[in-house]
Amino acid sequence: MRNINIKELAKTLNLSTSTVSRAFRDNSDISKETKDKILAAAKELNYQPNHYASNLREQRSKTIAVIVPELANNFFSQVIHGIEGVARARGYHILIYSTDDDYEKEVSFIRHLHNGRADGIIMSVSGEANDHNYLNELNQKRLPLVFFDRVYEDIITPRVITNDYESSFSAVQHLIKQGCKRIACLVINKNLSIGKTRMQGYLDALAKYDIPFDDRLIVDCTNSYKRNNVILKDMLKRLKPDGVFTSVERLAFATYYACNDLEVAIPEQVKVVGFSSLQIAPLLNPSLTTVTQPSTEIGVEAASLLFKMLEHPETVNINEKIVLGSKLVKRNSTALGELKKR
Amino acid sequence: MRNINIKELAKTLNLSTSTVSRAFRDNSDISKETKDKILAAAKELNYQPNHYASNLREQRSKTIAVIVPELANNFFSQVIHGIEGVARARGYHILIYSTDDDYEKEVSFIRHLHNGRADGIIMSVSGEANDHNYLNELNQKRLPLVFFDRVYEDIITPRVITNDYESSFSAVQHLIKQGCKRIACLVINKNLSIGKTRMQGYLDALAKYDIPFDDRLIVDCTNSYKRNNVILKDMLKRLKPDGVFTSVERLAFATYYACNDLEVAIPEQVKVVGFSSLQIAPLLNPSLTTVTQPSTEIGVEAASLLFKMLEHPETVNINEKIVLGSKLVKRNSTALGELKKR
DNA sequence: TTGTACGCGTTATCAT
DNA sequence: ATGATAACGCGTACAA
Repeated sequence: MRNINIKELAKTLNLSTSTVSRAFRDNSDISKETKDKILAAAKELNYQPNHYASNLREQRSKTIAVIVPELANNFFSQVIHGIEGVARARGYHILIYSTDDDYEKEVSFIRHLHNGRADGIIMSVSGEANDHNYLNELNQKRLPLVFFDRVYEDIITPRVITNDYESSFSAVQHLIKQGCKRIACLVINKNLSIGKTRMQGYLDALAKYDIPFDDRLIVDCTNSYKRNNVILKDMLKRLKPDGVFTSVERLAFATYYACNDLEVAIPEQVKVVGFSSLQIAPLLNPSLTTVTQPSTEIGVEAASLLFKMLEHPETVNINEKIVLGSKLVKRNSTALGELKKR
Repeated sequence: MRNINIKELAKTLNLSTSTVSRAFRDNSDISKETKDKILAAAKELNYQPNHYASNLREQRSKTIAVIVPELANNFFSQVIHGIEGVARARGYHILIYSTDDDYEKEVSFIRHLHNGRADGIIMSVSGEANDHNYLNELNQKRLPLVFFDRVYEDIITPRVITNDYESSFSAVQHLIKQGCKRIACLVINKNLSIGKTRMQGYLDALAKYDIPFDDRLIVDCTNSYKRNNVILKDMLKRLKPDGVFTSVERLAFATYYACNDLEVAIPEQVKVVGFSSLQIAPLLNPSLTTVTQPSTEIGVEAASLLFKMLEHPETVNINEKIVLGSKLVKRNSTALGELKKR
């Protein structure tokens, strides 16, 4: 049941625990000979230094926590993949937390991470928060934190985001150039910065082309597939948009389903463009025009930034903001007139 | 920088550390009055028992490790989501490891988890392993392990799988009933049990309908999109199958891309069915006929099984095998003749 | 009901 | 180069 510990290993070898311990640390004074002997015996007996004892002693866990709004989502799993690569290379472990966009959970996770379990946190915030000042407490205690993608504007900590404003602007501009005049903008949460930024790009693109703004065309959606389906079908019937811009992937899918239900043809009757990390967007019917974020790279950057904070805190500007570029990939969901053959 | 510890909190309250400690444990003798006082002060001062000290003391980590072949994959992220829910409810934390189908990494992860970092492991194995006897050592040391989906047949430990044989059988049978006579079977690794089982279903379905077996139609694919594209295009040209059965999701997508490249029409010229957890399979062009595994439920079952092993080891049969049912969902990629309108 | 004291397994300091 | 020992922060047996 119990693993062997350093004492037993030391006794077996007729050495002191300190010597054995040294064999596992890189910088210590120890003869190559004894070190080899110790490591061999350790392997033989399957000894590994107990992680909790080491951490207690060293006051750090070599573990980082990643908090995301949802797990079963291409974007977030790709980001996590990026984080994983960087962390693994440094021998760090990753704890995963999913908030399901629940603010209570977010607060609770953060609070509980302050017991030494993690050395730092990478987080994309939940959508519901109103008062996120609890994060400032966290900052005082200096548990390093990096935001990515969905951030709280009023919390000062490094962040990795994409050029959302420019991306939405050019996505909507693309719709306009394809002839759309009544463009709906679907968001999940108008109050979250990411919703606001993407919405602003939409508004400014309309303005630039002198397209009158109809605030009913800004549609606040939910995380429930069912409710979105009702909301969108209603919107499509009542407002008859000829273009739809979705600020998150899920809403593009919801739009497809709603259009199918109503037998509205994409792109002939409605053109659709959406933020999406779906790798098989070309295989959709019709293939989906996307704003594609560099998701894995976001993870890599966020993790690198966090490790910089952990290893050389003095070199990190607490206001650091890394902005990566998304790509607008034009496909058939925004094609002109007749449906082009793929 | 440092958090407050139990000693300081005790001093602040003019109490002993044991009394403070007791306030955080449920079963100990302590007056409600002092307990409340302590908890209030703890909240005030933001005290939390140090996780590593507790774990060192109690010899358990309240943490489970989840090892998967890849993260950016619908199936696995949905399973993790299922695990997460169960673990969270019990106050457990989750460490995530992605092997990228690399056997070395798998062994290394497992080995390193034996230092107390985790109380148990849930794993879907990598595809490359030949000698996985290293897991038996693990079993001797009794770190509880649950397999899901991709398992090693020769390692005795509880597992959660789906009825793969029946599913592939009926998927292939479906192709046959739709008129296919030359059905390709795409697998990633013939040696991995999951590949074998799914292949067996394929073979037996052919046999049942007296369809001659051509072993060139069993195609061993890779994890590289590019190489698969070459392999599949070559196969489509040379062998001219009229049906394709893919044992993993990625190969269904690869088949779509290859057919697009060659302008082979699905389903008119080739019908496609594949294992897939993609929630938007209906939106593909054409919509994809899938064998859909109950991914979240797999996670829930696997986690529940692991917790049973942790909490009541004596009640668990080490040979336990939970088999969940997948669903064959027929869509247009296997439709008859003319392409049906959706 | 509360306090004292020890040990969980390590690593760092100091001595040899 | 190696060994003895204290300390990391907590939980519990035992004493009061």
